[in-house]
Amino acid sequence: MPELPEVEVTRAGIAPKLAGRRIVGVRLGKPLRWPLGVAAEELIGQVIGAVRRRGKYLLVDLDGGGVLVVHLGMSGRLAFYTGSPPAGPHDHFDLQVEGGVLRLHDPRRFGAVVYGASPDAPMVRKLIGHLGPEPLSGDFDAHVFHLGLRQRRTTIKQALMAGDLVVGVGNIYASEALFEAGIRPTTPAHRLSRQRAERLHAAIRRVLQRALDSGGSTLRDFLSAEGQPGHFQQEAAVYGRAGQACPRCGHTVRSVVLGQRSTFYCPRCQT
DNA sequence: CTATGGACCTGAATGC
DNA sequence: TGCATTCAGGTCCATA
Repeated sequence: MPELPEVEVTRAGIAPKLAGRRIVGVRLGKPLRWPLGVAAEELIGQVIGAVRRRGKYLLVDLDGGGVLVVHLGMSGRLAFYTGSPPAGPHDHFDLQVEGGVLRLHDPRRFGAVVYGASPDAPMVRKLIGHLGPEPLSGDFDAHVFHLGLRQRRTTIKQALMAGDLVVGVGNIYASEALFEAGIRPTTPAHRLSRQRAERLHAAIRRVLQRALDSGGSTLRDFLSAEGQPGHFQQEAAVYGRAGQACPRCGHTVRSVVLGQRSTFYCPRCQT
């Protein structure tokens, strides 16, 4: 479900509901990927500040100087509810504030909520310290990106998803960005010319921005914090479309497995 | 240090 | 209908 656009849509949805609110309770369901790392009582009474995003991680600042690092994994969904609706079997974390609750719903439990006593606590650094530049910020530089790709002895698609040359590009948008740039996903990363790296750099930004503008991908079950589905899926050119016609040239879209992830491309448009 | 495969977990879709 | 198999948005970690 969540790649960068979905996480950002979620962030924008919950931030205004949480800012300035005092934490009055915490409820833990089944274990997530990592333990919270702090006793729930330590959070109670703290006031929430900004809700930020780094790659696919959300960072909830607390007035005690700590931070809650939230990741949605594959199936996670965060939403703010007014009142205190009953928790379902897949609701594994509640952050209760005055008047409502921020709830993590995550059937597969690959997601996590981890507390760091400071923004550079060891666990926080482990999770986000190695991340590359934000694709939609000025930190994402085409030249640096190209230099990074040249060091990589793997496919361009896997290099994109590794998270240290650029963050936020997951399995869907990797295929989509490579399609838009006309680059075959199996191309060795270090073989990309400067021109093609620039095209890819621009395509990544366009694809993510477009998805963001559309409210996030709607693949399967994405819902924003307000419960609104995104509508990017209708615009997916190749992802999940093996055997169908390429929207650009009509050739049959193919799929291949790279790094154990399904990858889609048009063999005519992408070289 | 780099690249690869396994691991984590549940539900939906597909196939016999 | 019932049961087994495959696949799904992520990413850390052990292993070569």
